[in-house]
Amino acid sequence: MSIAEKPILSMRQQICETVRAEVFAGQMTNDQPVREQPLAERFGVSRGSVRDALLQLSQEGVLVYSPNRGVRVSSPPSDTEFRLYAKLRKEIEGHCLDVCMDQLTEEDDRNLTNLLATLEDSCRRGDLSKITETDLAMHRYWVSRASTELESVWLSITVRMLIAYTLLEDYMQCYQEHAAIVEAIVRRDLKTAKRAMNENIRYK
Amino acid sequence: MSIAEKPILSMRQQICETVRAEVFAGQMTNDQPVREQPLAERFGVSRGSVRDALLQLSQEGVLVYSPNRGVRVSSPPSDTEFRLYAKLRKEIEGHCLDVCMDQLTEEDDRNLTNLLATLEDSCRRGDLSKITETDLAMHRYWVSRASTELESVWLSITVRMLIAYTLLEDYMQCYQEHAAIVEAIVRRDLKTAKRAMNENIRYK
DNA sequence: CAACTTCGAATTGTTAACAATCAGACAATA
DNA sequence: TATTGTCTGATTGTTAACAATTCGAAGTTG
Repeated sequence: MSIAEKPILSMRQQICETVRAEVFAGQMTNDQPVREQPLAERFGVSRGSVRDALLQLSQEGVLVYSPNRGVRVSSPPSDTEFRLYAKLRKEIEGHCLDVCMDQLTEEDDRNLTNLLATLEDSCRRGDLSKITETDLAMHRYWVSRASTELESVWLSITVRMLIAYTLLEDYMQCYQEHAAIVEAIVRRDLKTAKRAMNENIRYK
Repeated sequence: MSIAEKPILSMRQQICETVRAEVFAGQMTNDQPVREQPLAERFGVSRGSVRDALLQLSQEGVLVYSPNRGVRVSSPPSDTEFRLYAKLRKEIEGHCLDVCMDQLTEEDDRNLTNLLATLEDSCRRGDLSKITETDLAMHRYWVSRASTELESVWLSITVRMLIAYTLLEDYMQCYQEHAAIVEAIVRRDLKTAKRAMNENIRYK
């Protein structure tokens, strides 16, 4: 994404992105409360903005909220729920590929290729939190290109799956799978792209 | 639900429920902004609580939020998105019936039967906003019994479908369909309940 | 007359102080 | 000992004032 069109994220969005990434990086253990005051000091803002962000992350499913008791990191879903989420994700992402495939530009191709390069690097280094972040960003890319409405639904499903992201057995396989998706997208080969995407979103 | 266990809704939840119902009742036209101050005065609270509620409704998909410009009622989804939402809803509600069928109590049966009676009355009177409200409450019932996590995902999908709820062709058919679902549930007949539910969640 | 600039009212964004609530420690009691 | 009640510090919930931003209505200029 070029600098000129980089959107200026609101304070709330910044906090959301940061905290969400840290949850996926495992830097926040579940069942341990996430306090407002420390986060406010860290970001140099007041509790109000932090509250907004934590509320949004609760709606997303990254955190769970208890009245008068604050928020904590969500627990992983059960196996049956995980499988349901995987199924829903496949249908949403398949729909999004249908919609956006024809309207992708060469810049989109470049952005996806760059994300793929970042993913490859992260996989080689074995940087799990960066892998998760980039994986999320790639899938999010074609979803957001199709529909911002769907993006919100998709995110709330996907974050619940990622809470369960403990360990990959094979980093390079993760890269290979995404390479196959991106390659098919760049060729505008819808059928192959969808098949590759379906294989990547696996049951546990 | 007995009085003893009726949960005391937080201010935010109260505002959410009320505004959401009014959006579905068509009392708020889309593309017209929803202002914070009037709502705050109406509920007798400060803007902060209203902000929280509007933010939550934006996450849900009932409202759309623009930075520095407030929120407005969402626009109906496209036909293809509507069909996708319907598909996702069927899978979620089917899963929820699977999960909760065995653990429903006689009190649940009574609650569902009461909701059905309310729906019948609303359909006879042709009170569209009440029909929508009760319809939502019934489906929500078995979803919430299965999983509060899924309830949140389900709601964000379902509200987007209901934004498109303009007119039913036949009120009593709506009642009949729900009667079939509840009857099967009370008999703990999973297969019939799921089939009836699938028929009720129709494409446009 | 069309395009641009400036200004101000309306609205949202942010903050800090205050109120309400909760969890845990500790003491009193049967 | 197990239970209950009470206190206290920590945390969230709410509020009202202030800051920043938007948008439209004027006015200005070519």
